[in-house]
Amino acid sequence: MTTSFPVNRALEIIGGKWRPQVYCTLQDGPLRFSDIQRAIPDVSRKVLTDQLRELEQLGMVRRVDYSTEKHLHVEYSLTEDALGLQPAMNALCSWGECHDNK
Amino acid sequence: MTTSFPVNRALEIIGGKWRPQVYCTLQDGPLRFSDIQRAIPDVSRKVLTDQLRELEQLGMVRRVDYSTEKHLHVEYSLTEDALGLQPAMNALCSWGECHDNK
DNA sequence: AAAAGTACGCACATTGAAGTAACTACCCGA
DNA sequence: TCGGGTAGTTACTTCAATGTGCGTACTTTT
Repeated sequence: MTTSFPVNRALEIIGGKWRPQVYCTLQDGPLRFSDIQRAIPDVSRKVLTDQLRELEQLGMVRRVDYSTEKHLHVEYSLTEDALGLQPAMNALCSWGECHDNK
Repeated sequence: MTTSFPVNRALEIIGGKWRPQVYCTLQDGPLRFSDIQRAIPDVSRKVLTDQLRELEQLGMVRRVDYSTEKHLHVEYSLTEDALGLQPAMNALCSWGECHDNK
């Protein structure tokens, strides 16, 4: 269905309104759901969970549940596959920084 | 409105369903409208013109009209700003190629 | 004379991503 | 017991992106 442009596979991951932020936020290491929310204040819980689930499905995000009987505790991190996108992300970022004007 | 993630500026350009294809198609040099259509068969005329207009507004695409009294002739090409995205695009492409599986 | 190519514009319909608001269920500290 | 923290789910709505189908105007080819 999607044409054979390989770039589309990458844009499935970092495309969309919130995924780049989610990606950047998780680049620094595993975080809890509420930490991600604090880092991206404008995203709603529902949309954030949706995005995390989809990224998990795509094999880009790992969800680990450390909950005990006492406490809820879930951590999200990027997979190795996802970390492979870092050079591309950095290239996009530096382009964006160079085009700060306007 | 959009947060200060510089990556978002780049994704404004190459985000969306058709923009990466348009970008890749124009990377090889200026093309006519109908050439772009042939390169991206599934895009409708309307959507393609919309995308080209928007990319022009964003300063990423240059539209040059070579029409004479006799012939319609319009060519589209990437601007220098847009060509600055090539390293990022290549990084995205090579990631996509490595993740061919599935 | 008719078909097909070039490059669109316009009105409308559809779809999917995102947003809103409420609810669950458990725990902790004051 | 009241407010706040953890991590969600469910139902519904909205809106921007995309798609469909038509018309325009002018050309060359058959």
